[in-house]
Amino acid sequence: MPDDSLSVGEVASRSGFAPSAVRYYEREGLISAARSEGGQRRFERGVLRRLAFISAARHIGLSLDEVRAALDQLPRGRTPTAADWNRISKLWRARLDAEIEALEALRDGLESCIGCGCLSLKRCRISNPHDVAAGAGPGAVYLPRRLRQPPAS
Amino acid sequence: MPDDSLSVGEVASRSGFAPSAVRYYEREGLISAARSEGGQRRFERGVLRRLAFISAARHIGLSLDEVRAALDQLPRGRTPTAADWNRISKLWRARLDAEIEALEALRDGLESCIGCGCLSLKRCRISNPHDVAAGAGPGAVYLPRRLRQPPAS
DNA sequence: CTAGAAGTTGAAGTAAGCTTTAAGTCAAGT
DNA sequence: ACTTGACTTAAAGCTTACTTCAACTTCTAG
Repeated sequence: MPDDSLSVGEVASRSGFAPSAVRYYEREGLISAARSEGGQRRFERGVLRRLAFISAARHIGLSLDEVRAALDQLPRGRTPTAADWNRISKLWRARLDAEIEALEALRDGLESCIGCGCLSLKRCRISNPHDVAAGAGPGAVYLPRRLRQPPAS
Repeated sequence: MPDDSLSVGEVASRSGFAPSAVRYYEREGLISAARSEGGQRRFERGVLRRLAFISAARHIGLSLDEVRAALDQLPRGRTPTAADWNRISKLWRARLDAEIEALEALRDGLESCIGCGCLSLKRCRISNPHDVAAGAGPGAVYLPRRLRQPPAS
């Protein structure tokens, strides 16, 4: 009698996350689940929307801690509406803008580096981005590893 | 009698890397060092340029494996010229462009998501970027964790 | 010569975000 | 009832890029 609750496997295949990830998110308190008599997880359908949000946030680059904080902004008690979700995800736009700006600054700095042939420890804005950060940039321009594009060089 | 060779501490403070990082890079084969009679590292000055390159590449987001591959493109035997360094770092521009494009696609997708109030697992381009990737994007739009900006939400 | 700063090593620790493994339990179809 | 697939747990493992530790040695200034 599969009522309206979902097993971890169903949630996994519908959300696109691996079952182990779904369990991990539950352990981490990002989602919650009831239990069957036998102790197996029973998820409400709402968890799928929550997972969609998590997926989106991860794609945008939020850490799980940040995702947790964002989810905590949701209304306690009532089921979140589309407006609730949107209010939260709107904040991401500024973040993306900042990231794009940082990358563009880096690219432009690279152009000038290539032009001047430096790569000097003291002068190069790329190898030495403290100067950039100290200048007019939006915080430190230090980008972490990105998706494995086929190594360009 | 400090000839023209540098100790690990000197290299560290001049390059901006921690001494432990410099040793790590040597272990990983990104840089090399001669040894004193007593077994201490003696770096040539050229290592500073190499470290500047490594620093720049890391700032742009290359993994150490990619940096190693890039360094392997340098001429064997002779000391690399500014042109050598520039030839290699020019390739980074395409990478940065691709990353910027991916972020912009993500931002625009987010706009439409906010507009339509979806965040649906099936329809949302953000929570489900496979569709984007399958469409016209430059590879998977799946961005890793970024520099800790103060959590926007 | 000697103190003390700086260097050496291998091994273990850190962080995030999961995955894998092992050993065992539950659920469902026949 | 039985078989099979899905599920359970805690604990360990993975990856990257380093840092930290402990115990010891070397270098250099005075």
